[in-house]
Amino acid sequence: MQVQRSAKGPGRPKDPEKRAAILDAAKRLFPLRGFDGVSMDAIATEAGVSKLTVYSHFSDKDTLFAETVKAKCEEQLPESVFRPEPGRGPMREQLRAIATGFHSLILSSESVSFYRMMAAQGDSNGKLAELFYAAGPKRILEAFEAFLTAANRAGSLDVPEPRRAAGHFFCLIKGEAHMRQLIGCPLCGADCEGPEHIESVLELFLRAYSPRG
Amino acid sequence: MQVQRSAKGPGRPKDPEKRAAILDAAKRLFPLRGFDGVSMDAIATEAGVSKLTVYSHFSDKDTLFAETVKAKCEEQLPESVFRPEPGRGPMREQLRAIATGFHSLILSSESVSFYRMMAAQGDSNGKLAELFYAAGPKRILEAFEAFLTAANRAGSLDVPEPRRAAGHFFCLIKGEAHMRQLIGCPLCGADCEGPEHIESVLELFLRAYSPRG
DNA sequence: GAATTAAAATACTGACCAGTCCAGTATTTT
DNA sequence: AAAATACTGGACTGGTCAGTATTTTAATTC
Repeated sequence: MQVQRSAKGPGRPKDPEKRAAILDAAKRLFPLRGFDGVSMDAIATEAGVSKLTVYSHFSDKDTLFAETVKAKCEEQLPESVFRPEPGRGPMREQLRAIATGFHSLILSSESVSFYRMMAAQGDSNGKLAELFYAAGPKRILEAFEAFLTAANRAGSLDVPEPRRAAGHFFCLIKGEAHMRQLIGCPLCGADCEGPEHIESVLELFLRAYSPRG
Repeated sequence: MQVQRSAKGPGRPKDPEKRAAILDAAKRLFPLRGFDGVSMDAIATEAGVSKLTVYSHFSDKDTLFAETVKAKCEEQLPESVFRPEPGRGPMREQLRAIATGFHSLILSSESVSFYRMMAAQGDSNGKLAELFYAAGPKRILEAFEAFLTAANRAGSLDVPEPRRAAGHFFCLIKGEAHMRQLIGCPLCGADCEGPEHIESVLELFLRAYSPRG
């Protein structure tokens, strides 16, 4: 139980680069094959490190998995997906920019793999799931909620419940495509997804939330 | 390779009840713990059958899994979720009935477990995923599309693209809750889900697709 | 009754894996 | 220099699991 070794003390200090390499390997492998699909040996090999070193940095597999999820969550979202600045250009343009950004983010193979991994773990880790939700979806939602609130105040939209409307918007953008990717069902082509989908969502959203006049 | 033994022939015939018992056990266990989380021994025990009997009915684990998914898909949807009969009562009422039915269906623990299992298998089984999609979501979507088309013709709604609108509707009803359940993130309570959510979706949907007058 | 096949019970094979142990080497502090 | 710790490589333990083999018993057809 070396509680805190990083500070000081006799003997050779743990190499933080090794830790990073292990975490990197785990971040690569876990989403790819899931918790059960990745052995500690595989992670050690991928990290270019002996298995015992893995165990010296992370007490067991569950801990490593939890740390991996945490790390992934922390590095998530460069914060720059969009900024709540209503007033720049017409509302439809702004919403389109947000929508396309979110759409490509959520359908990226990296994101899909991660969601898949979390789903596979399922109910066994409520804490981790909450952490992920707070670091990912929740942050985006809150940012967009702020955007909607501002737009509402500016009179460019009529959104009585911004939080709810934000949820609706992102659910619409995700559409069927996200779930299909999750379960490995090939998309039906450009028909049900892509630009037309986004345009359709924008139309729906604006019809519902444009100021009545 | 007993291609077709059911017909006739010497020897003791396979007991179809055993097969059913095995399939039942698999239908219970696979969604609960996922493909990797269930051993063939566990299925045999749950079915009250020896492991070899399992192998005599299903050549290997993948086959059993595939048959399980198929069976689950076939018994899905009592077809009675809703009927496309616009004209009975106000549109909002009809939509509410459809929405609440779908909402409780999609958030049932059984449905969530099944989705989770499919997601966990991920990309390894495109065929199965397609099967599931065709048997589940697609059927509901098409039924609702028919409903919308009829409503559109009757003038009670203005829906230029019924298929797309149907997709939007169900995505909205699913909302964030479904994904949260999938990854095991506890819901935030009656706030973000439940009746208010449905009412909000109805409001949004009707605002967008009510005939402009 | 004889041949044939299903099913049970049990044991086995081969592989994989989490986690540990060990012997030797490298690196750091005292 | 000595003590302490990290790291490596490999071997090992204890366990699980998919799939196979054997033997025995039961059901069904000819």
